[in-house]
Amino acid sequence: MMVGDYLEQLKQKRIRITPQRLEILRAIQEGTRAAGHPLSAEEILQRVREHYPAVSLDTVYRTLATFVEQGLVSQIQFRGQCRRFELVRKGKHHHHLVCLGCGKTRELPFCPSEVLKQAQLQYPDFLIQDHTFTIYGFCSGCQDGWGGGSEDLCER
Amino acid sequence: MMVGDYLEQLKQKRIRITPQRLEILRAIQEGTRAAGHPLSAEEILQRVREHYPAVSLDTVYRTLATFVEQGLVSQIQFRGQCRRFELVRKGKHHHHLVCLGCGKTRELPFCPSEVLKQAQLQYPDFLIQDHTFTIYGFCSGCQDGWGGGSEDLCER
DNA sequence: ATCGGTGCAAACCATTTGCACGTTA
DNA sequence: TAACGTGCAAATGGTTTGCACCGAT
Repeated sequence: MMVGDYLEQLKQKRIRITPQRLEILRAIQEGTRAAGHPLSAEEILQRVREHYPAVSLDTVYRTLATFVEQGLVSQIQFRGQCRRFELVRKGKHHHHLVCLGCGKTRELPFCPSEVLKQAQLQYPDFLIQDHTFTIYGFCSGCQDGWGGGSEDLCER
Repeated sequence: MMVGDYLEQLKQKRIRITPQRLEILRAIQEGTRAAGHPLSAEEILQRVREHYPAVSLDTVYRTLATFVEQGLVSQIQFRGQCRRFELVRKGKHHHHLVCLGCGKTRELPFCPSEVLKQAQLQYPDFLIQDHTFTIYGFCSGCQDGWGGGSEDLCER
């Protein structure tokens, strides 16, 4: 689960390795942990710039697009917020529980597989590719009278 | 399930009734049927203008915001696309199956309630408010070599 | 050396907002 | 007539793109 693993994948997929891309991988990895939720492009940029100030937001977006395409990174969009990105860990497909107060997320390791089966039964001709499932609510810190303080999720 | 029902709700909720709002309700109702998927603000505008050309997109957005707030309309955002809106039918909570080819949707009348229960067990302190569930894939018409032809979902 | 990646600046597009005027209750 | 809703125009904000240069392979 280190950047090295992803580096390997890049090599295998003939994606050029640049310092920017390495920093972006690192930023997502470390940042996701620190922030408690998948990161926005802007958040990733901040973290990248701590080590490599000259990187531009365009590069972050372009790199993320590449990584998503290649399956290294997954993107999600909670409600009206901006997109957020996290590293794909092989075999660790998961969903999210999102706090509407502070924006932190928790991972749900289980899938609505029953419902997927039912859907397939009801629409047998439909070729299922993918699905999303997200639960919204308030974490313990955000339940009492605006206690949690809502952090701006697509920063500013 | 006529516009009249929603009109009643508007009255009860002390929301002013204007010709624009009536047209917007009608547009969503008729348009959703015709299009086969929830409508974008722009699509709603087109339909409203067929009967009432002077309406502006701002009004559509503002009205939708009000309707969503009041629970007459629900909004969803499939993947990166723009928001889409549909009328709320009381007691008819549902999810969607979205075709990645043509953008048409089908309703899934069942909920991933098992997973909701599991989530509550795993995070007992989390106050669940809401959830989303969406399945993506290809409908029968869109499975063979790009047969379906992808309609642009947030028009242009 | 070649092809792809990058920074910059400008474009894009869905959505929101300030303001003055018109309408509903 | 007092809110409230509306149209217009301009702003916003996340994201994308064209172009010329630069760096990885």
